[in-house]
Amino acid sequence: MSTFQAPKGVSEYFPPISEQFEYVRDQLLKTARLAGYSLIELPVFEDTEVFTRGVGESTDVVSKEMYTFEDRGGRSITLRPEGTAGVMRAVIEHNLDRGQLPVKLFYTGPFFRAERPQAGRYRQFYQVGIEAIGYNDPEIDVEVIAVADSAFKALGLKKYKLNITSLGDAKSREAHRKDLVKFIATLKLDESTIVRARLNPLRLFDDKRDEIRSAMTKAPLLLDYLSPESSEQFERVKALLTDIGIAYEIKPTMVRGLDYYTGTTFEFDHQMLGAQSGIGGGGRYDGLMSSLGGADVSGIGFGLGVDRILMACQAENSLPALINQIQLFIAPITQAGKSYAFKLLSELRSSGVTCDMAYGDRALKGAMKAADKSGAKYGLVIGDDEISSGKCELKLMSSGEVISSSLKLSELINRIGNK
RNA sequence: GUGGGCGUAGCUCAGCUGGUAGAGCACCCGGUUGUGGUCCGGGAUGUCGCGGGUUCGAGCCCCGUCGCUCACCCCA
Repeated sequence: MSTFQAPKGVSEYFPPISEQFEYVRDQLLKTARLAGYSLIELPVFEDTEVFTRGVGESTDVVSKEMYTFEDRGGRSITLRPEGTAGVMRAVIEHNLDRGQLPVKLFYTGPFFRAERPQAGRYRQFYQVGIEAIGYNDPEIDVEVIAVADSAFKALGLKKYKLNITSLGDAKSREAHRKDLVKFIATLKLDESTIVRARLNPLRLFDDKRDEIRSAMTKAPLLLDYLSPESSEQFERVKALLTDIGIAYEIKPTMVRGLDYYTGTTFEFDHQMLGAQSGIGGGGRYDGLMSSLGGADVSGIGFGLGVDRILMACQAENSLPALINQIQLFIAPITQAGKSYAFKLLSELRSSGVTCDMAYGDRALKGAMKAADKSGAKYGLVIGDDEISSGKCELKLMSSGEVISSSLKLSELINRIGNK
């Protein structure tokens, strides 16, 4: 008999790690809500053109990493490889940018890229992202960065770094690109690198080979080509970051994989991760809306990798030991005890107490063992004695101490409900 | 798409120069007619990834294949 395996390269979470995953994702969402962002829930697939036009044909993501297929109506559909293009599609479609600006949205869910998997890189992975649409304002740039940074801090992360740069406006980039292409033409490069450079000359700044790295140290930097407006914007962003105590490093050679980025651009890197160390990144995308057929409205946002952030938390051992702890676990004896316990659980749960019991026909020892394994705070035995007296012994599982030796069952909810 | 490493019990792995499988953890039962974690005793579990070849004999050697993994590339 053959069995099944999950498709290649997907991340799956089940207990106990799924508890950590949920905790990490919720922490990220909470931080976004704290800054006034609201949920936008979107499909995981879109018209392929949303991405080819939004993200850019020349990017690796679009040219070779998309899950694209034809649906039954002959439409070309693509599983979303990133979040921003879809959000912009929805903003345009539903005229969300017609009201008061900025529009501040957050999203979460799975994303898909058909890459070769490796540590921290999956074909289905999870992101939490936010988008602030409507103004090109340094304060908003910094707010977005700060949301990511405080989410990381809330998760107890320490060993990460923020890299920022500015890609300037279209004029700045054009002038720089011209000179950069000229410079690259003077280098001796192999075929595939030349192809890469033609698609996006900035890519060479990210090459890991020593000879190319050292050659590129003499290359012209985009930061030196910023227009006065772009330059001023970037200066204010840096000043504001300093004001609110966020450390950063300027990385003039930073390259992002999506074509829509303009102006302020940033990445968070974790030091204990491995080759795929980026835990989040984003930037301004001032031409994206109009290129998707919307108004000429600017925006900025980020995408955070939930899978990688979870790995970072594990590496730093920063997560609480007990997540979603069960309050009470009941070990029943005899069928009567079992029935009684079952009914009691129903009442406790109605009052918001997280609780569980031992099922099956286990001996008391086995039932207590189950209580232990559940990680519950309190343990309780229910048998004939408890039923006839209406009283029980409430036990603190961590120490074994009996908290109350004859607690009325009717008072159980009051006793542990708010503790 | 290109490289490297690895596939043995649920998990982590051992298995010598080829002689038809083992440990630890986890799980279940008992020692304690109704109180877990420690300790002691007992128990179940494997087509040794799959297919072929060499051999009297293959977990081990050879070929193929599938899968996993790490890295390049790229990125969350």
